[in-house]
Amino acid sequence: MKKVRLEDIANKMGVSKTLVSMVLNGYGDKNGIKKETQEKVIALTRELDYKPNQMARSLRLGKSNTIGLIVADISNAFYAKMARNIEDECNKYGYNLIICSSDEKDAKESSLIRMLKEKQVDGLIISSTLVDNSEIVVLKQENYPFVLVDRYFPEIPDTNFVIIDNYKSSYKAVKYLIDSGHQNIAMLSISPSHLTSVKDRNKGYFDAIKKANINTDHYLHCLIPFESIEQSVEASIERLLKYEKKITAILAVNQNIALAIIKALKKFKIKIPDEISVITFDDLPFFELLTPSISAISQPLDVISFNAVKILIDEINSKGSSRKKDQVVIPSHFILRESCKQLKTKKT
Amino acid sequence: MKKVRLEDIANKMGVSKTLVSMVLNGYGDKNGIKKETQEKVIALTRELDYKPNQMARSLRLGKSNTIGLIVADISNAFYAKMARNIEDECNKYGYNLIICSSDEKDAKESSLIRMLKEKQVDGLIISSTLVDNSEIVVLKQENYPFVLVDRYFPEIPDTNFVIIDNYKSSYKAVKYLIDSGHQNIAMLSISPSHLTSVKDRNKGYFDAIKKANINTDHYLHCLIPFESIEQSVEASIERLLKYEKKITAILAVNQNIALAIIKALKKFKIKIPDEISVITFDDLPFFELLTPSISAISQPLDVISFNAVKILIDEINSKGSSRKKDQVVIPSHFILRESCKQLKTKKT
DNA sequence: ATGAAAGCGCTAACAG
DNA sequence: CTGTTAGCGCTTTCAT
Repeated sequence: MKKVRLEDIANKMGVSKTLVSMVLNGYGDKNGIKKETQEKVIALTRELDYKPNQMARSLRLGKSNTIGLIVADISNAFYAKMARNIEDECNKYGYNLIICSSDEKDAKESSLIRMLKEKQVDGLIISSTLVDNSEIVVLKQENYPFVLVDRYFPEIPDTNFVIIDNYKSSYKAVKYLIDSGHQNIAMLSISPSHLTSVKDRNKGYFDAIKKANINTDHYLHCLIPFESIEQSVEASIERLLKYEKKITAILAVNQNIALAIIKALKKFKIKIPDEISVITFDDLPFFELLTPSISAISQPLDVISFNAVKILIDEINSKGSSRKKDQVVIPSHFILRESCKQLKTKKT
Repeated sequence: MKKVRLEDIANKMGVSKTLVSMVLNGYGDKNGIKKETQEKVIALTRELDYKPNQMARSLRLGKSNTIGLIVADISNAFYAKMARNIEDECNKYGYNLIICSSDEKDAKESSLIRMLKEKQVDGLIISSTLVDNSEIVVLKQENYPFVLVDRYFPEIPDTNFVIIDNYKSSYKAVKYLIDSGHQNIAMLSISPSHLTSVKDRNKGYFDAIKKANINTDHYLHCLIPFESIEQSVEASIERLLKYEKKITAILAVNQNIALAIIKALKKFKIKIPDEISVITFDDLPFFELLTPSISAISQPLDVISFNAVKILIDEINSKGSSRKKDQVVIPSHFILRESCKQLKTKKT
């Protein structure tokens, strides 16, 4: 069964490709093509099950109606959920999505950006892991439509991004713990931590404990290498348990760290929240199912996705006319669950 | 900054596009082009940061080096993990991946298949939800490269598929419960259940309890509508708790059902495994973290993905020469955890 | 009311 | 050793 082309339809009807193309693209009336002819074209199209070659179409139009999404790892629940939301948003605008995982690797991300450009995607949504931001700078110079999500580059002005307020979210969570009477609060963060999301979360933590005049020992702030989360978290927890003062609360910088923390505490038979309270960034459906359920700082992924796609499409449509960039900061949502213990009545 | 094309390189060097094309595709030596010229081409290519337009290339070659993946929902942990594995496998062969979610909807899946064909993907990996399999039949007739994963169509002979042995996995899990002394074992399955994976799992359950001559009351086999898992599972659990005999074990047909079961049991304050033992299809990292941890029938997603991609690429490469189809059934892995209670010593 | 022809950027047969 | 030319399937200007 051969692929049917525009030309096949035209030949079979004894008309030109032009006519068929016009009709199929809805320009039939505009060009004054007889209703009758139009109907015949449509009918034949159905009959032969004609499928336009979008590749040829895109080449001609200089537009692929495809956008590229780069995240650290699509199998990560956070990004999977985000990707799904972005997929749906894109579809609404008639765009398709190519999703790629960078594994938090600079080189891989760069080559993905390159690959996606070669595939002629109309725009890019990137949760960038880049230390070396030159790739992004180039995108900007080329006026290539893109929007950053989750993480951004403060040193590159005038770029679109959509993020949550990491600093404030972190600060507020720690503040909550302090108000609950916790004095020795640890944070398990991630390394390398050039990512703005991580840096801002760290800063929120430090500022909150400094402001409250409680223990600010850097011993309490652990950096977990990205490549060995499970083992490193376990080691850190072990270290924290030996600390001179009793640590009563931990903030996890993301869900992967949280998972490892829960696992380690289970292993060391430390009870949450009786001995240690836990709060994590990113909410997962199952944090609610754990016993005890885990308090979380939830990112409204639907809102993030909605904005990211909207901005990108806008950028694509105004290509050339150097549009004013959008920088959206979305508030997160603190969900208090059973994993937080009140050491004293919360002050009002 | 204009996009640089093959022609720009050629003009700037005073040679033809052909020559440049040959060199860049590694046919320089074959066509006896001077080393010197070749080097100059490469150098200029770098200098101008030339990025080949893959769209044009694909159109010309009739090959996009892209494959399409259709799953029910990419935000579902099972499919997210699978997609990631498939992505990696594809990359190894130099292919890119377009991932789409069908939401278990016939119409959406059909239109996704159509869309991906229009985009000229070289092949398709589908976890199909179709009741009406005609779309697949057409693919087969057209000799379009595709492989089914997770679910297949027994009524369509000679198609590639990669699945786990659902029947045996289900049978064995239930058998384990029976051997542990359970007499009233419920199963929460999903509806509509035309999917082979679900049908086979159901059959394994029924055959196991029939064979053991224990309670085979169909009341114990609940069908949960796909659209309202959480509420329906809760209702089913409530119903099961009122059953004349005491139900001591539940098999969940997939992870979503399992999550809902755990949530419902938590709500009704039923202790796992003291009052009810639980086993689920599909393993999630966090099943291990729950207290108690949940026994699971784990699908080796890496093996599934590896096979699916390998077969598909093979199919693509032997296009035309109607290749013998692969039908791979992979054994699953039963992981016993704390959620299963021994009511009596297991017989040997 | 409809068609001819050019061209999007690339590759490959064929010519020199 | 290198260039000319045709063409992948589509859209669009310009004719008629």
